[in-house]
Amino acid sequence: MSKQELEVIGQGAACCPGLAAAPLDGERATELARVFKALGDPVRLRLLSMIASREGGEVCVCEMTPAFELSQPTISHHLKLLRQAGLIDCERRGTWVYYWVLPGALDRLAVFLRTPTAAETHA
Amino acid sequence: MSKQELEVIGQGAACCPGLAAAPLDGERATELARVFKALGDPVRLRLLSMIASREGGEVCVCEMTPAFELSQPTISHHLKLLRQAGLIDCERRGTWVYYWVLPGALDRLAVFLRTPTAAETHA
DNA sequence: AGGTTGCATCAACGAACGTCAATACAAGCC
DNA sequence: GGCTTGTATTGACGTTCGTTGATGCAACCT
Repeated sequence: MSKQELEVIGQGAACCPGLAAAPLDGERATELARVFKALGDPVRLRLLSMIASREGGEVCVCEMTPAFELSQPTISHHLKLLRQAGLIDCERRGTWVYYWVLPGALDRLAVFLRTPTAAETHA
Repeated sequence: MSKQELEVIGQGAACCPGLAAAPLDGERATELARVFKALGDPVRLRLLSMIASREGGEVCVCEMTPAFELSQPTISHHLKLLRQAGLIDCERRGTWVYYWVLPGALDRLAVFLRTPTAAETHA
């Protein structure tokens, strides 16, 4: 149930050149675009925020579905896209399925977007 | 030529709660999704990176168009979307048009994505 | 076993997106 | 003025996306 993430954002600390460091090559741009595209929908952003802001870090699908005026398959579909983008993961526990934010995923994206400071530029 | 940006990301420092601070409301999610959607295309990511990484901060369209195997209208269209998302702006100088990254736009997005540290959580 | 509940997948639809050729506009040059 | 070059806009096309009802599967409960 949790085997198709992208692992796209890079896992180390110094591995991610950053948007403003050098022009992106096509391959890396394609990978990153897939992640940003997953964030490019209001429903998915709200789902992600709902999970990320939750005390404990986990949210049951049974809580997310009624929070939107959308059908249950639609919510399930959006959660799948977020998972394929490598942003969240899930686990079934008895009857219910719980989702959480993959640690580091959002922070790596943030680092990628951050414009280098003057100090870093001279490094 | 530069009047239709979104000004969506918020302009202050303490104004942006952040993804993980509290569940996003629908309105703010819609605004932010528009920005992330602009980043959700490989061509636009490369254009943005090309501009952001350029010494001097400005790039002429005449340099961007031949960098892709795409028609000139397509590049123009992508630049328009980035501009409407509030990420870049442009100015005509004689025959040529120059684009630059709007200062702070990317950093505000990065701040929005960053997961609060343990210290910040207790604040 | 049969029934019920929670969630995922399928198939189909309209809407939005990425792309291009054609065209329009703006500025420089003859 | 007309011609040429750089960029934006228009209109059209195929593809992808967001959504749904119907269906399938997994786990609990009698």
